[in-house]
Amino acid sequence: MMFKKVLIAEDHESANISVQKTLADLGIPPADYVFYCDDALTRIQKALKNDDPYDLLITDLSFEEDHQQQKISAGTELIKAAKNMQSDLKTIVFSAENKQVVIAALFKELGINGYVRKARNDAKELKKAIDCVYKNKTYTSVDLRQAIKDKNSYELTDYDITIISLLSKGIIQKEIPIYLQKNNIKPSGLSSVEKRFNLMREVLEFSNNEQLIAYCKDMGII
Amino acid sequence: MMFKKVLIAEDHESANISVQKTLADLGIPPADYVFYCDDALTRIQKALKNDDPYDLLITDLSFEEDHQQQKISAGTELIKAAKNMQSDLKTIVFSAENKQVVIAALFKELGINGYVRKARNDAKELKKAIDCVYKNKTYTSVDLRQAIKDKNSYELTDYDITIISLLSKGIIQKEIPIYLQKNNIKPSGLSSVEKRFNLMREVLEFSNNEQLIAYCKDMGII
DNA sequence: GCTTTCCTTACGGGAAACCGTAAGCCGATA
DNA sequence: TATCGGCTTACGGTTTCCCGTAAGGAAAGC
Repeated sequence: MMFKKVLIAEDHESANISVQKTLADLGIPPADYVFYCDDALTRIQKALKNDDPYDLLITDLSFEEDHQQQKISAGTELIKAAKNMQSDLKTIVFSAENKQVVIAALFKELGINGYVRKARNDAKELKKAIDCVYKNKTYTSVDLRQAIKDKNSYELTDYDITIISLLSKGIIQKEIPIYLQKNNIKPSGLSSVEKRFNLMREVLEFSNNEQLIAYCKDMGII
Repeated sequence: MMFKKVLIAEDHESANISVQKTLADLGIPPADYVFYCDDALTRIQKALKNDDPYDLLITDLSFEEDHQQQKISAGTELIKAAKNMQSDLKTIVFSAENKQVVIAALFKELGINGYVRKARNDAKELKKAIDCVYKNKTYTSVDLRQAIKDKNSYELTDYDITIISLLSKGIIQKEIPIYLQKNNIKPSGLSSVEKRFNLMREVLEFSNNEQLIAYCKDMGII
């Protein structure tokens, strides 16, 4: 009738507690919970060995580093490793991440089944998400759905992101060609770089590169 | 023996739930909880009127805006207003903020009694904090790290942040003086603006303004 | 009163960025 | 092969930015 064996990976104790409670509210048996990605992966592996695999993984994205050395320190890596181990594992990400690009990538590149943002009604959202995912649908929090739709924006190419990154790291524009040539990225001419920035500013209706950098930071592009 | 009447102000439902549970673990009667600052203030006022004031306020710092128009939209303002209404109200802040300067200001300027950062052992920390505050001591979670913070001992002034903001919004440098004059911000001369940017780049060892913008975005300054 | 000092601003030369034009390169097609 | 079209680059002129210098201007001190 519902998920039976759930694993929670979340470093914040308080968040971990409330996810446990949310699962309990749904009548799901007490879930296993861990505070480190490495532990999560170990659990998944053990469960597979014992022929009693997890039905669902609920994980955060950012895990804070502390004295405990960990191999895996990010939710994305955990998901990747977990799916690699058990490809049919359902996954819901429960995170404060708010950047559409990043979240879209989770669905597209990692094949997650649901995303719930830590926000006002996150507990209710999480319940809905679990329900949806159980029914083999994907779920995205309501406050994000619109944002993704709104994103009719111009799509930056890898090349664009590369040169924007260089600029944001302090490489001045006229020296960008040097770095492009070193990495065999073409076009590498200064003129091409200039034109590319010009096009980006024009399309996004920005008046300077600083605004472009700010935009990319907000969108999680860089 | 312990706090009797506690109010929780926290917009994230999940965080709210876990604070409630933490209080329950301590044998504190079910606390009132609200998701908006305005509601919190109303509750405090009503409790005072009924001669049954709150013993403790546990509040977040950042509250997300939504469709509901609110007068108070930040934890700091809530605390200020609450203390103004009931000066002996004990206050514990429960937030993800980890900039020491900001937290120090909470103790110094708002007279809060405890600070617990949303982090790995936050539920345990919160229990300790409640215990400490009940015994009329103040509490700060040991956890506060300032790894990146310490490196930039140089603090950006309000003026700095203003002109950086303008730049990131697409105002080109030579037009910044116009905006400064309109808002009666001095110095407003282009030369002063230039010098200020120059100083910031020098101190932070940046080579262009794009890098400065990226830095400020990462730090949450803008 | 008059310095002294600090802050602000104006100015100017040089560097970088901006932007249009035109030339060069290369693959595709007839 | 020759021609075309698209992409890349080189080259200038203009604007903006960068940065040192020096001139104003206000407050503090003698």
